[in-house]
Amino acid sequence: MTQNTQPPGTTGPASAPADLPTQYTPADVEGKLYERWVERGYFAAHAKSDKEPYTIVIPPPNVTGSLHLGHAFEHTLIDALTRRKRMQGYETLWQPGMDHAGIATQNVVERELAKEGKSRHDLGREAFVERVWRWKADSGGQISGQMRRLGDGVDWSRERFTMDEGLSRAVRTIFKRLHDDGLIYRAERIINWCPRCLTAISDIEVEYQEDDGELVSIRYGDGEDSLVVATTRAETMLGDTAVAVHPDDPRYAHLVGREIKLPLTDRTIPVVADPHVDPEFGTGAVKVTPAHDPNDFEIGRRHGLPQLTIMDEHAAITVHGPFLGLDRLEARSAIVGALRAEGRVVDEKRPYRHSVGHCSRCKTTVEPRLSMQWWVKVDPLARAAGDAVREGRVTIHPKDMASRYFEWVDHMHDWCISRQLWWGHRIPVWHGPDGETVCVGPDEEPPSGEGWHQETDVLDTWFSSALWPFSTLGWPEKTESLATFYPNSTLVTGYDILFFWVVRMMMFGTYAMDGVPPFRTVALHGMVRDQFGKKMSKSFGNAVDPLDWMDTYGSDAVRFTLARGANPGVDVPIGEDWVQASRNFANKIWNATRFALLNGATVEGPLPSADELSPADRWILSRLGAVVAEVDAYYEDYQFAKLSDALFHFAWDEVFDWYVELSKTTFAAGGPPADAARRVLGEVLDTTLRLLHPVVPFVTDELWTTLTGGESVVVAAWPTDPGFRDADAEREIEAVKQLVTEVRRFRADQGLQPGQRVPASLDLSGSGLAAHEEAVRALLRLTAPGEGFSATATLPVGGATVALDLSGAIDYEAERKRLTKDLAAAEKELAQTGAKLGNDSFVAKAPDHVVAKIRTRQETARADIERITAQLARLP
RNA sequence: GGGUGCAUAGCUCAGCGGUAGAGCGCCGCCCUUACAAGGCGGAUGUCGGCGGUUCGACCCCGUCUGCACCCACCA
Repeated sequence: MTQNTQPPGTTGPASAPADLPTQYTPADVEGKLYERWVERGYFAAHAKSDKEPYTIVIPPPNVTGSLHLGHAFEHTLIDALTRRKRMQGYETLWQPGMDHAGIATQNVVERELAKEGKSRHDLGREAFVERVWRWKADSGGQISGQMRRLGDGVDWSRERFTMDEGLSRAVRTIFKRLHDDGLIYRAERIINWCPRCLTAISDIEVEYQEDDGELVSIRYGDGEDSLVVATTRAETMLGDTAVAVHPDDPRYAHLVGREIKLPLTDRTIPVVADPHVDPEFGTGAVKVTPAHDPNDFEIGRRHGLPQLTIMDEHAAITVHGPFLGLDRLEARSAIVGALRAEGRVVDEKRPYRHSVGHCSRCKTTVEPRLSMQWWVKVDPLARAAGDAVREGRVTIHPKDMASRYFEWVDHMHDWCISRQLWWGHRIPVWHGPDGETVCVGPDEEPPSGEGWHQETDVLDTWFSSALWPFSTLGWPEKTESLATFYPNSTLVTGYDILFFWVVRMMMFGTYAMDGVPPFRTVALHGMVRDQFGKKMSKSFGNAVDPLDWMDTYGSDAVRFTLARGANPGVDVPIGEDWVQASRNFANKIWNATRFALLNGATVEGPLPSADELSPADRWILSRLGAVVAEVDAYYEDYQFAKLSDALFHFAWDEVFDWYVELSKTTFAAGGPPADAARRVLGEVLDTTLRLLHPVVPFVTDELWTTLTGGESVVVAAWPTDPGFRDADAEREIEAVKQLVTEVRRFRADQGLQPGQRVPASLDLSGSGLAAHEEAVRALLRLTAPGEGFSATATLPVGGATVALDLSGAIDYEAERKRLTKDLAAAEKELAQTGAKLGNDSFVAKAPDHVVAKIRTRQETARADIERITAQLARLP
């Protein structure tokens, strides 16, 4: 299922090596490349293709405002996944679009209006909505601009908006179906009301927060017929229609069934017995306000109590009298004052911390309010959504997030979907003159005539988002796109909207699409945080505009940093220093490729056969294959941090630091080995660039086209592991690395400058590294032992001996210290291993390879001690 | 009140039943002709506390402490 590699260009590398400057400047290539990708149609997804489809939909950003680092993060992950699949030969759709974001957007535009001193009511519904559309045109453009900068490989021809005609039709269609199936109903209940947004909001749009409140104790009734209730919301007492006590509470048994006087009013209210009351809490007596508290509402229902609404939509008191028109907070203190004046405040203002709900959009304290709203009956939908995961038809990554999913899906309350807003999908129900309602399907004519009007409420914004995986593909029409790209392959989104969005997509997708859930896999990512792990927020001042960093360091650097921090489901800290490090990495790749080009690295022709390859060639090819396999495995497990890190270290530590350095000697010598190395270097870079491309798309494309002459790495084949491994070569090069590192350490300890040439004789015969003498000399800056050479230091390393003429440069004191330290370490090692091996139960029970390993260590320690002792003895 | 997760190098985080790792930061030397956005070398941890299992625990179990987050109609 993979495409062929781009045929190598007939004209060779597109530009001469000398064309590459010594520093990578992202701005020079990013914009140019993105436009090229789009023009060439690389990101277009074709429904008629016979390739296997791979689909990811964008979690649609709100049209309000601009993308933040969290979006950049999410997009990086999605883009990496889709770019890889595209390279693997899948028909890949990365579906773009935006969400109308009901309340959020309406609020933003209302704020704009407020600056002009107007409210939406000054404009009227139609003009206001018109205004939002105009505003959306600007804001949406900004978001697509940011996505282009990020390099998002989306199919722009398929861009959708949740209020598009097509998607609105999808909304009306499913509404009608749910309605006719009895899964949408209208009911009067206590809902969460935002007195600032002037709309109902759903349970999950309420953010609970511990607030410092005050608990006031008030005496209700008089004399014998009195009791004390405690409340944090004294103002609601005007709406009390009962006092409740526990049925088994002896303190109040005599009062149950009696009427007592409600202070500040001329009403009396009954005392009722209800098991909901906790006799241990407060006084054991609760005031009951059915119209303003969800618990009280339930108590009221059980006892047939009247529901007395005492506040309007702004949460101001509507009861005639001294408190009329007061805001709920003003009313609270006014009423406590009045009660105090009557001597009814028994124990006042005990500080009390309790959790209070706030509107997630504007942070206003939510007011529970009795009102008529539209609801989705969630039971059957949620069960199906849960089963899809339980039965393994949908997999959640990381897997421990699944428990959160079930927790939610298995305990879901009916979903309040109506909003008293203007911006959104208007509910397709018409009210008749006699209070009758008709749900109107998308192809039906609404009833006309005297007294008929459409419902004024709009739908919760998540109602349309829940359809996103299929509405964007043309549903309810039976489009080819729908047939090809549904279900989506993967959903990539933050764990924070698991309930808002994922669950609802699961419910509606499974319902609308004949039981087929909307995606196969859900990959949940964490939230972006600052470099100290703190949540990013505008008010805290640590929020970062991704564009700033992209301007300074390039999009690749931002993307690589984000990918490198992406451990599944875990929050991602990101700091500017880290972006800098990624920028350095991009630059390093740039320069390594530049080196390769300057030295004639090539991708043309087949790889030389194994016997034509040097050990270094075989080593790096062996490692390359292993890395391809490793990266693939990490991708399958959404381990972006791991795969990025693996590539980073392979490229830098192995290819750049060692293979490139070793190849310098080979190139200098020339001949067939140099030709082989040129081909291998080309191969390694070609593959590495392709492996890196999904995460770091720009610099890799620029370099890959230059190196290979291919059309674009975007449409190049994803590397496959050729399965070439050479353990001998890996061991051999490891030995070279060890030798070089040890001698380098010695040199550094002697205070020799890194570049200082030192005459030396090498005896590599015992180490099997004789073939590497030239390379070792080059890496260690050793010159041939000339006239008057006299070894002043001799280092046995492995089976090799390096004799150096340091004449004068050596610091014997430092050397003595170093050797003494090494000796102590070796002696400690010997003691430790001796203790282990002397432990019979250890030797008996530990696996053989472990025992063998420790034996080896013991022998090494003995040899070290002998060697070091000898060296110490030789020192003057 | 339930639930989940986390405590590892100065910071942010990987890791794993067999003598601790990365990036950044830090120290020293170096503009060694791909790269100073670089090279080479180096230092650094009672792996949160206490118990237990095991030949062996950073890893498993229990417990304590601290910190996050999610859910919940306690006035």
